[in-house]
Amino acid sequence: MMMAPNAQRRSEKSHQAILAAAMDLSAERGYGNVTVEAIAARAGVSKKTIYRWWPTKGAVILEALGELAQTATVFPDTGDLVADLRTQTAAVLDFLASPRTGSAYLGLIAETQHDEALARDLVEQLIKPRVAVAMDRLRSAQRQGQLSPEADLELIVELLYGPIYYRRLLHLGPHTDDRLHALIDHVLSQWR
Amino acid sequence: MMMAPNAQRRSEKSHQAILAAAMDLSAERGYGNVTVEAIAARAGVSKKTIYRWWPTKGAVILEALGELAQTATVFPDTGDLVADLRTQTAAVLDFLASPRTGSAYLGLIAETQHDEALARDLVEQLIKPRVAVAMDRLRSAQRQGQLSPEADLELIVELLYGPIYYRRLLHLGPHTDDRLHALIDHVLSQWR
Amino acid sequence: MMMAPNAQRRSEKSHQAILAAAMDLSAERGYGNVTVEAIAARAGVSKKTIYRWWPTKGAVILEALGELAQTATVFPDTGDLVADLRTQTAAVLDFLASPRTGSAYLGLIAETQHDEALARDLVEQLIKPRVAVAMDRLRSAQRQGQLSPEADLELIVELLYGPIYYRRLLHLGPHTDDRLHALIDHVLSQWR
Amino acid sequence: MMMAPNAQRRSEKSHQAILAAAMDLSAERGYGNVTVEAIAARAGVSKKTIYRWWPTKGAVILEALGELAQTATVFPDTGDLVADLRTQTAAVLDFLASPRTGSAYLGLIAETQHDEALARDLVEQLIKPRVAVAMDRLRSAQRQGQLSPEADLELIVELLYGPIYYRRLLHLGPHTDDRLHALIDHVLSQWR
DNA sequence: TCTTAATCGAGACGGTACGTCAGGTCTTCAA
DNA sequence: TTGAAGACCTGACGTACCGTCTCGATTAAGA
Repeated sequence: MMMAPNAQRRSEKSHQAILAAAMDLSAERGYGNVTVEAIAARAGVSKKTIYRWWPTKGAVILEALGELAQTATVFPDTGDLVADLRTQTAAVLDFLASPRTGSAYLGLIAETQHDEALARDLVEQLIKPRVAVAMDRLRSAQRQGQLSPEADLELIVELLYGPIYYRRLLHLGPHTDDRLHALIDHVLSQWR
Repeated sequence: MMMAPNAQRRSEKSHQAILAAAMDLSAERGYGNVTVEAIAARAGVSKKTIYRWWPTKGAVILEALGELAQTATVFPDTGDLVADLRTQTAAVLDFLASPRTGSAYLGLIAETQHDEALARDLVEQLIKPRVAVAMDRLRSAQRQGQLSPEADLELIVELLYGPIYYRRLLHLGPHTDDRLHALIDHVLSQWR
Repeated sequence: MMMAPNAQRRSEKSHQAILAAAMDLSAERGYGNVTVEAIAARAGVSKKTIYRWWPTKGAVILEALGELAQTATVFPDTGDLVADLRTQTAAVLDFLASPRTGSAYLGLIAETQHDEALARDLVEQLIKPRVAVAMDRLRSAQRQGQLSPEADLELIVELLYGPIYYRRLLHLGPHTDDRLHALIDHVLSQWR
Repeated sequence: MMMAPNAQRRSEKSHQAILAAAMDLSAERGYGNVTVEAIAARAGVSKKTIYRWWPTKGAVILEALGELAQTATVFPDTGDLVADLRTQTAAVLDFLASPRTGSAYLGLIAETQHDEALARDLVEQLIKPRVAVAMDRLRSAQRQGQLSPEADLELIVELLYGPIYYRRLLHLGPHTDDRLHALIDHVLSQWR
């Protein structure tokens, strides 16, 4: 069996240092004020090493966020749909509100507005997997009879997450727990 | 009574040329690739003249968008709430999808994620007035009995516009008319 | 009469600061270790300002050297050709040996070996004028009968300066006064 | 008695490929635009292999030139000093004018202006041996009575080669045969 | 003939400097 | 007093090479 003839492999130490530096800087000064130059300096790495593995600073942040998002926004399945939705939307809210992840994530979304390649990667790597998980949970609820078989699952997802992003992006302040519960109740009302 | 005889006041010609150039460039290359330098060149104006009247390129775009948004997203009041919501949300969708306004608007929102002053201006000048108009229309529908007095108007606004922004920002494609109608129906269902 | 409509003019202060910084750095670390970046930093000037007015660091050094060379290697005319040649060749020797000018000049000549444009400028601005002055002095000596009318003036110039450059470039050590005088005597011997 | 285990394992194939690549690239793009990176790529060799055997690219070129110079500028001894000088100086002229060797040699001399170690090697390996050969030939001419015993041989060497280098370095064009003959005649005139 | 250690290709790495671009400030001159 | 022109300092961009450094893979002794 053929192996790549190989040579020196990617330095895992540098790799992690870069992701950490990117998130740190993003938390400190906000995504828009992060530069590749600063990430390199903070990570003790040369700019070339960053450009060797990522095309733009956005791609670095995307990878760093990917790791964090996975653990930060797991979708529980306790059997109680409403409770699980409350847990999960609250986690999303925290993720968006946290100075560490929120600024980076929003900045990243901003960047995708004028970087098609980054947009594609964001959707494929971050958005779609998470939407799929949510759809799975809703489908499971349908099977358990907590949700009508006619429920428009896609619409439910939009109705749940749309308002959360909306308030955050337009600087309207995050939902309180009460508002979040009201939101969930209303969205599910028709199909419970 | 004497007026100061001298004093060329602000040149309205330059003012308009700058706003037009800003929107043109934004349409052509996307908000993120627009520079004050390019706006100045396109408008036949010196950079100084731009910086004299606006603090950042975002502020220029904000003013330019303000004019367009006002005319592009009027909220009709025909007496039929559902029809009016369909008209208006479709207009918002168009505004967000149009290459001329959508890219500029999204880019602007992006910029506000790391520019507090701009965020404030965006909210005060663009968002709040439009939200207020929507609330007014809903209140009027309440008075006419098309909407229950217990309806949570703020929640309705979030549920209507949140998903529209959400799909646009996360590159999930715009709503079709059908989906839009389904969205409106679902949002109003409880309180009709 | 039309003047250029103009705008802010070139800053003479920056201009001189750049030339001085270039010569200082060249003296300190040798031509080859001078960078545009360092010149800019030393002169308290942006790189852009250097690139606005000169194409390469070589061009900066050339201009700086031009000023110095003019005053450092004047060709006297006391009426005594041999005495004048001794004075002038000694001055050239000093110019080539001085840490301030020699390193820069030699480095510049080096650079012209792979920069045609710079080579042209060097020849036109530095070499030819100085050769012309030497030829003038020799012609004047011919008129005064100190040199035969058949003397090959061009050859004399080559024979005088060639060896001086040769020893310097090939690191063979500078001429002593005695060797310099022997050189001059031999070169003139045939046509005195 | 122990011998150093050493084991001469240097790859002669790589060695020659590097020297050839260095000269080729120097001919193609000029010494100053040659990089170790490019030599390695052209020679199909890793950079490490070059740095293992030479300290700088100048050292590579020096070795490559050394081989060529030896064969290209032999000093004949036909018994006729003037004829031999004409032959040899013409060969030197060709060596300096050839795109293959001239650019590399001049670039190398240039480099020695800010690399002392390289300067030492250049003088020891290239210059001095060749000067010694010339001195030998002149001494032989003295013994045969073609040159006065008082002749200043060192001065003669400087006077012959100085002008050739001088014209080449300062981009004044090479000597024609006539000028070269005139140069030789004049240099020898006093001591024939 | 089989180790075994130097050398090889490949190329990642931390760096320095490159030459360019845009930002935002400042100066000059014309209207 | 504005405005157009554009020079200026700043700082980041993305690239090219530098010289150092691991990696297996190759190879030519000497045991």
